[in-house]
Amino acid sequence: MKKYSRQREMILQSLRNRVDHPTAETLYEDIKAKMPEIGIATVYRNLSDLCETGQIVKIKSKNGPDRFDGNPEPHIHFECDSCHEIYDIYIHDVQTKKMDNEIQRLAENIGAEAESSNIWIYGFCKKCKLLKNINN
Amino acid sequence: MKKYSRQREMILQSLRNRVDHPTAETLYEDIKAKMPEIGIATVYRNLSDLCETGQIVKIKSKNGPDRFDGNPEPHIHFECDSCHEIYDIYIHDVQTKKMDNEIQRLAENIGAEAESSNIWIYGFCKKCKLLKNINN
DNA sequence: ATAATAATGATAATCGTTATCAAAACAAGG
DNA sequence: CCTTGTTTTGATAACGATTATCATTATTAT
Repeated sequence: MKKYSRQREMILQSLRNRVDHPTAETLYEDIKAKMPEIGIATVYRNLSDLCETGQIVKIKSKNGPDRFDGNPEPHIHFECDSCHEIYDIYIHDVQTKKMDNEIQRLAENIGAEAESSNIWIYGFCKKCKLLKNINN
Repeated sequence: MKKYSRQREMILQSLRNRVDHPTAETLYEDIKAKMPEIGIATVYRNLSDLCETGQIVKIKSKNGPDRFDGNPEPHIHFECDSCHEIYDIYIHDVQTKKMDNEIQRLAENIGAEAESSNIWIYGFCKKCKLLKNINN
């Protein structure tokens, strides 16, 4: 039976209080400021647990260590090809429903049943797009 | 200047001759049958090179080691939540164009410029869907 | 408070991948 | 088809990220 732990709560809150998508290591360094006795294994262990219960989401970046997202609501991730920053893109309920139908139809192409989906967009973020235009 | 190598050619062909999405290790074991002297480092090195030149694609599965796809043409990946097999879903040019427009519009929501995208669908594949229905 | 059990933190172990480097393979010119 | 310069190879060490181990500590139910 699952027990409460100060550490798990702290990890969840720390992740929820951020808008970015930190690695386990970043989160660990962050939390150590308030809870110096915490161990890196505890961070990894709880991040896994929180993923399994659907409270957070693990995201696999193109390269480098895994990142974590404190927002389990479905949304789209954008990764900048230049600075590698990850941004969230939110879509309206109507658009989400339309998208889900499309996804379901695609899965049916191979006789499968879609349960969830994951969309990544790559390109140049606002900042890097501007920089690119200035330098050319 | 890039030089030809028997090994790189073999790796590319071995990957292209498969319909699945093997790991570097699987591909290595496979190739060793025909080319016993090949080393695992050569496989990793050439898979990276082939990705950089766009001849193949590296795909990051939800868990486990990276997988490789010998088909660089844009298509959608489906991963079964039950057996974890990965399937390809191909879409028509018309649909692709429509999708690209949608992707571009989404990127614009955060002032970004989309260059490429990557769609994953999760759920139950044809086989596992049938099994599930039989057992219930 | 007690007892049962789950979670922790330190750290060893593992896994996937990359770096190193001497030897072998390739490409171009004579 | 030798020679020379350059790239690639294969063996293996090194690395970074993550997971396993396990004695100790925290949490929960009674």
